[in-house]
Amino acid sequence: MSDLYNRSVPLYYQLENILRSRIDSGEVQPHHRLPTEQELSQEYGISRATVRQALAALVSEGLLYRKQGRGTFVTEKARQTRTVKLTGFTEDLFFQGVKPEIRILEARSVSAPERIAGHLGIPPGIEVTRFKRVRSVEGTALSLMVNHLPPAWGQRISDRDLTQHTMLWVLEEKLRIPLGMIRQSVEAVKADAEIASHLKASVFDPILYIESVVQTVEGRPVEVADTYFRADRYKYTVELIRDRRLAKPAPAR
Amino acid sequence: MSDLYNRSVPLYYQLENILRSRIDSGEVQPHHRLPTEQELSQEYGISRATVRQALAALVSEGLLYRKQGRGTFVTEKARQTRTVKLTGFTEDLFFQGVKPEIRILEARSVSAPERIAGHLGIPPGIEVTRFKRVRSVEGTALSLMVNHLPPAWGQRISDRDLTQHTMLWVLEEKLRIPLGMIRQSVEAVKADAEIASHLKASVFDPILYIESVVQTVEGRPVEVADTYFRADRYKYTVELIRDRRLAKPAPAR
DNA sequence: TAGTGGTCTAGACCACAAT
DNA sequence: TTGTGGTCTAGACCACTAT
Repeated sequence: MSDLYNRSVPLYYQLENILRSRIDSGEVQPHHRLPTEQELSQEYGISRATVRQALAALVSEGLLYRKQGRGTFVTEKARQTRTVKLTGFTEDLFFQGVKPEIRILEARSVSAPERIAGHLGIPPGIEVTRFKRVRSVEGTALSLMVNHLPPAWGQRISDRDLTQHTMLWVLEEKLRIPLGMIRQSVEAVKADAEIASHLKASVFDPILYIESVVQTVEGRPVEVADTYFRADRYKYTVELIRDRRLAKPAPAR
Repeated sequence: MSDLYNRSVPLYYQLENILRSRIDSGEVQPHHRLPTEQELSQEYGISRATVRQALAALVSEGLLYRKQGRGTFVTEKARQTRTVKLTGFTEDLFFQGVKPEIRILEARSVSAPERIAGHLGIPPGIEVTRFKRVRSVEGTALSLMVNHLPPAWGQRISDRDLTQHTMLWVLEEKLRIPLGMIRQSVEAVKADAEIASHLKASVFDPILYIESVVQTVEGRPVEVADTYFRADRYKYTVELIRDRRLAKPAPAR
């Protein structure tokens, strides 16, 4: 019927986007059945394997679920808030319609503390580049960010980069580093004097502390980011999607 | 060469496990190249499409990365700590070799507070089942857990279930509910009197608070879990894996 | 029994990287 | 030029669900 034409974009990806927008627009409601694989295959003039590739991506995003013998359905969640995944923290805010202002407190070379060196896979004491920034929204301080990265990369980053963009944007788009996994650990801590002063909080106020280790696709550490959030103005959210894989080999329950 | 035989388990899944164990055992080191798709296809007597399905799963797990024209490689991360994904929080601890003791403080029906009702998609004031538990490790209180779920399910859960298993285990294995997405939000809060007394902490001590909304594959809310961790004894970790998808349609930068 | 998704095959051509 | 992964096709058979 309505074939996919743009051959510079993979067919499965075009279909993904079509189905995504059908879902976003509400044309297909939660719990409603999608056309079958065969129908989609015929409607768009592509093979069933290609249809399956598109559907698999949407399932792993949590937009669709499938039942063998029944069909493919839209998740209830599909129309709710869509969380952003693995983008800069700042994007979370952008998506809420606020524009954070970023002020740079420090950008210099320091000798790597043990924890940083450990994460970066370098000997302690080696020089690394450290950035300290404060992010504010509507004039109120929200978070203190401390980034450590190897000087080879750190020296190629300008102050302007870091007031205009997130560190993740700079790493990917300016330095062209293909990023892979980010490991984050989240803790509740008490504000110390430095954090309290930067965030205009009181000492001993609860602070949400996030340590992020950013890696390349190859798994090589690129950066360690320590972020301190005022607990009253930020919460960290994640969506975890279950791996619905059958056929476990040896159930060690 | 060495064919895959067990036809009750999908071929791609068997290959996944073989490759996983090759990586775990250190037989294939980080950054080393894996056999090509064609070689794997011949070695195990399966088609290239099936090989690709297995490799794709390992890539999405962060164990492998692929470069067009170069090959498939093992991630550095592959040999590091493997984080558990989307299991009960208790599993995190089990994997660290500790056995938590769980004590039930309360298991009864209450009228749903607004926040809970909102998450569960029911009118406020409706009866829901509430469980309160304290989890301790080696005699020291670690966390306070408060679970709310619709009575239809809550009443089928015994005290014994909840001292022996995680709530997620009970939902999946006992109640046989296929779980899909879990949305968690993490905050730093101050301990109030109740939390402080249960966790043997001081009022105003920092507490890591996690609100989890558990859903079925269909996206229907099943449970809201509020967990309060002593900040000095727990941190929350996640691994986010970048969607390495090219061919963005309209870059709205 | 008919219809759905789940698995699998044996090809083909392309884009990219190394030589 | 060769070899790699990326995309795509046109089938086949199976497992599960509904009727």
